[in-house]
Amino acid sequence: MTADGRPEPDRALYTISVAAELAGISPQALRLYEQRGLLSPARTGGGTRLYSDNDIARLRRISSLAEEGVNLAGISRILDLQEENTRLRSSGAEEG
DNA sequence: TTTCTTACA
DNA sequence: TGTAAGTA
Repeated sequence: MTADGRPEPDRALYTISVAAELAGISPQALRLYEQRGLLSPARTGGGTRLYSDNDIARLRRISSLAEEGVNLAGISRILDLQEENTRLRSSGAEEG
């Protein structure tokens, strides 16, 4: 059951308000994160942001890094590097 | 300067 | 949703 009352899609999607609740951040802060390139949530036809469970996990990471004193630019870098790291290990380190 | 909150359209 | 003003 989703916040909107829907049954349960293949993968849960949350509005900016729900995503902010789960991540413990303010909706406005979430929009700031997107402007800085920290995430790229999906959007409905009207333009409403839809955060997936994967985005929520990333948001928790962002807030965690911010707590450590890392600025948004640094967080974006760390997240990007961590993804590349996982990508290389999964696809083989020969490419690059 | 950068981040986050509050307020308006 | 997007932008502006104010704060620490």
